[in-house]
Amino acid sequence: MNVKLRRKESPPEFQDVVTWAAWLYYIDQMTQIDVAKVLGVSRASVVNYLQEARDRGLVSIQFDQKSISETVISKSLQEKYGLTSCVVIPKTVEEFNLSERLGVAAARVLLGMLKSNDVISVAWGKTVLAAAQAIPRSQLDNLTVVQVVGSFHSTVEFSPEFCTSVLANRLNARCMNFLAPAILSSKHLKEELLKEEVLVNQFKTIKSSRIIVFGIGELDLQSTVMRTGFLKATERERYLAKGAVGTILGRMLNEQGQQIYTEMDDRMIGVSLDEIKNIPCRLAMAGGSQKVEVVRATLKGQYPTHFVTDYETANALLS
Amino acid sequence: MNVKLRRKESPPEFQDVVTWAAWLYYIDQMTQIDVAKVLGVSRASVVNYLQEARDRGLVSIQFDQKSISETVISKSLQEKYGLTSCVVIPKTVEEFNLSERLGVAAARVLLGMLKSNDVISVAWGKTVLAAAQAIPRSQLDNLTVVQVVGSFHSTVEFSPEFCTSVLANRLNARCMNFLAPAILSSKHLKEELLKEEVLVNQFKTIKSSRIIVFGIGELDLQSTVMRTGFLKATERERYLAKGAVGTILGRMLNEQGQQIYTEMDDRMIGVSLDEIKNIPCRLAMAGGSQKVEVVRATLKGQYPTHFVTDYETANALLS
DNA sequence: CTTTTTAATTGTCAAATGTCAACTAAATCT
DNA sequence: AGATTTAGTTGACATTTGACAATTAAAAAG
Repeated sequence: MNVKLRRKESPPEFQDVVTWAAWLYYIDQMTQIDVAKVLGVSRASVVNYLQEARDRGLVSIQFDQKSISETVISKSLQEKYGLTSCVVIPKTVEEFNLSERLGVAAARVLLGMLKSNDVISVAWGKTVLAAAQAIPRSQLDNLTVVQVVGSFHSTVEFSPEFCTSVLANRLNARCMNFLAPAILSSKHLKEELLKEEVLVNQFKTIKSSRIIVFGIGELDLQSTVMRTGFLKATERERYLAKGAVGTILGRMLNEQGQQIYTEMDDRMIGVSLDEIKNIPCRLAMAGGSQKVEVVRATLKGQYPTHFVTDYETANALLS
Repeated sequence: MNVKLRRKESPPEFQDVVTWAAWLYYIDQMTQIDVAKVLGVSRASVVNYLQEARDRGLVSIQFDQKSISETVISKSLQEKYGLTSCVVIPKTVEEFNLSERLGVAAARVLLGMLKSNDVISVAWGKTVLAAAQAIPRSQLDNLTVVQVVGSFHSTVEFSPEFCTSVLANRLNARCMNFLAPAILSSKHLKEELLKEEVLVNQFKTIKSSRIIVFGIGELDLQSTVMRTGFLKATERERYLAKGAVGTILGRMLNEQGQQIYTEMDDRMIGVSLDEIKNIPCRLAMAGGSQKVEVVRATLKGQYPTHFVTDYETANALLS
């Protein structure tokens, strides 16, 4: 009787089987039936092995960056807003989880621009988290991921710390979390805190980063900034009264993409929008009809150099 | 009535459709049916678009180099013969065209070690040609491919010139063909020819290359060297008498992997086996029961630093 | 303007694939 | 040692996919 060995007993041999299954299937283009025959297991097991191979990143699909950023609509956006690169993902049948899809696309763009020794500033948001989670494990070394917006308590599943940590983890990067709340109770306290060495360092690192990654938020009552409690209703009114149409990196901007200040900004720890323009590669991602206005403002403000959106938003931006 | 545009009329839009189909299918993991719905075409067309996307290299499958060169058997071979890297492709049901399979594997190994500005020396053979043909188009620049074994007339579909040209073409590399026959009628003529500047240059380039790619040939009557007429029956006898077990780079070697000389070597234009050892990366590929002896000799002679073979040959080499 | 040629698209069907619940055997517990 | 848990494997079924011949429409020729 052929006694099957269990995985735990035979890690190296099992690795081999998974590797071979993947090779025979993906490289030699054999059918799963033939692979099963060769390896002497059932076809269903081959399915499992292949799944494992994909999960472990043994095989992965490469998508040509050039093609996806050279569709007619991408090029139109690039031209209209002076972007270095723009990826427009195609529309789907239903809402098919837009954030996640944008995240996947952004992850690929990010991976394409990463180099060893890079310092990457990361903001937060649903799409930013999706991007972080979609980053394939890579073998670049000496990467640093820096949290660019201060922390705050929230009930939602994503927070600045979490976005940063997930990305750092997936990239095998050093992780510099922001050791301070985003918003304080007084201008005085903020100024005191800013003198702390950890924060001085944090800002130094942020300013030295080669890449910054951020989402774009609207100011609707159901928007992320409102639901997370980052922005209070009264603060929101105050910004709206001054013409704010949305937010990036915790800062507010008007239709023209200029930063708008209220008293709240005096108590907020973080970079100003002008400061990030010194970072060479600025990757923004956003989509959805409710964001069109603020996305347009963001692009007008020339904050991103690289931009990821979906077909429908792109169309709205062009009309 | 929705009038369909034909491809020729709409190159950019058509490109977009192919790109989108590929993105929706491979990245968003939608089914072909859903992709068809979104794009408003039949599913059969989606199949065609995806085919085109693969052909154009828009999507490609990445296989983790590390995993495939870290199977138990690969590591055994690496250790036994002091190889830098060794890829052992799994066995299949039937003969499934071993040369082609080895070629595909070797192409991946080669691609993994290529860098911009590289100079690559290329020998010839069925497997070498298969490797050349399996190289995916890449965006490295300033590559040079040099033919390392002289030319000769043959009826088979592969020749040194052809192997070199195909590889150069696929890599978008400069191609330096060998402007002389491999074997001349007299030692005198060979020596005269060697003084020609084109040949001096050729050898200079070969010696400066960072990578050399070659197959390993046996000396059976049905072997490549015999069938192509590279080696005549009488010459073969002469080499066999001196203990030759096979050939690499047009030169003969004995069981210990030492080069064997006959009068024919005096008339042959080409590098000696000692000379290639100065090339840092030496990629050999071979498999099949009839080659075990000469492969063992080649490995003993430490000619390759990187080696690609199949499971059954690997097993024979280890026993 | 009609016919012919050429190229892309589509419908159909067999083959390949993913899913999942049932099953088996090793590991752990009692 | 026997019972229980856990992890991997398998068979059966529904869905998805690839192949190819038939079809359609544009382009070229007459």
